[in-house]
Amino acid sequence: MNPGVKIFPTATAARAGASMEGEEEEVETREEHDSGTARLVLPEDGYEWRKYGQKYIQNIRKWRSYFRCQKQNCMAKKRVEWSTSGEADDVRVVYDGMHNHSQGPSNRKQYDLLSQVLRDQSTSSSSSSSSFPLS
DNA sequence: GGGATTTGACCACCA
DNA sequence: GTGGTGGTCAAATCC
Ligand SMILES: [Zn+2]
Repeated sequence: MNPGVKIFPTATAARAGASMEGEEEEVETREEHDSGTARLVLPEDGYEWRKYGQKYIQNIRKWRSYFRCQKQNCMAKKRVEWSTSGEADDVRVVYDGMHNHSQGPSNRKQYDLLSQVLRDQSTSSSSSSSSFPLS
């Protein structure tokens, strides 16, 4: 899909396969343990998403993760934004596109989320905002 | 082996 | 015409 050239910087290098940790800032969904600090509630809509990218947006100074629906006929995309400074857990979830398949089982969590979204759209209160612009 | 996830790089669009 | 951002893909890695 990528015509042109295929540069390969990491061709014969990087291997060792040992020690790769140190400082990783992954989107830990779920509360870690009883620590009273890790409270990142990833909005689980009940669908399966496959992460295909993660980048830092300078515009808002926040990290953005890109997810795509796993269904073939489904062109739905999910975009998750979160900040890493301090402890302000501001998780913003933006859904793009629509699903071609029915939403398996019912999810009461989504209802709760929808309620919140409808309640306040952009308030500074650790929450998730969802938006579905075009079809 | 398959599937999922990660990181980096390239590309397209806009100022 | 160049620079920059945002967005996507591709390869590699891990389970
Ligand atoms: Zn879907």
